[in-house]
Amino acid sequence: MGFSIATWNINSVRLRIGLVERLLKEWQPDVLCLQETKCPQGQFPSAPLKEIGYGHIAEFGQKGYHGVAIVSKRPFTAQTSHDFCSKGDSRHVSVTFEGAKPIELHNFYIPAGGDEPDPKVNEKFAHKLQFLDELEAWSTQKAKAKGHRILVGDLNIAPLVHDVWSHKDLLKVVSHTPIETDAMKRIMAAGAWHDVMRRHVPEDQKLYTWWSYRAKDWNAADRGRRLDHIWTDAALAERSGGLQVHRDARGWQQPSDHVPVMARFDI
DNA sequence: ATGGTAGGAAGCCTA
Repeated sequence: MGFSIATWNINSVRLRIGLVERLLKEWQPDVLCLQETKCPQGQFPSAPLKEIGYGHIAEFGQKGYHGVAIVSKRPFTAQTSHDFCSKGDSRHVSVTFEGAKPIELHNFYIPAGGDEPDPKVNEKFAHKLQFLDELEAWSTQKAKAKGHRILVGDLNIAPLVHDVWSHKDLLKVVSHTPIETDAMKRIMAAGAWHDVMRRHVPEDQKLYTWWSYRAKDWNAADRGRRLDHIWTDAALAERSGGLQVHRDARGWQQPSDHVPVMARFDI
């Protein structure tokens, strides 16, 4: 049986619900995970998505900032959220797809971390590092669990040399500093997660999911970063049959600065 | 080296 999952930082789901519909019609993923919905809990625009076959929606939003949601053709159970850093932020939501082999799905929006990569002077960067520490401990526990698991989302870190347009120029830029990329390496070393995107695109090839709004011509400059990720347990990673990064979506009318990413699995 | 754009909320914060 096929199972496809997409992830997209939508940067306001109410403003861009038309783009969400367009993506769902075009790609028909079984599941779409959204981040930065910027939509208070209870105000998620579910109706147009239910009309096109996505009848199961887990929303976890708050006013103004952050916000995550899972939009699915398939039913799920056990919606939960873990409050990393105990701030009450809407940055994680999880559901389980039941079946012969249940699949636990986690959708994350990790703090961006501000501009200054120094936790002593920038509390937003300190928050990001604490979030990563807690994610490492949580992942260590996950690694002991049996069964399939998937983690997707805007992790706001581009870990590898070719996950950014210039490794040298971005070493001091939040999202690609050694302190962050080392933290992500520790999370991966916990053993729960495998990088599905890089199973399909070799590490010596550029791979981006985000281009700044501030560029004059994002496509010509092509100064992108891979901030969005799809991770799974080892067995599911072995069964991943395809990857798509929807670069064209960055050029849609009134776009998000992130593009959708989708992986397919044979389960 | 700097400032550039975008969204939400409400007259500034975050990305």
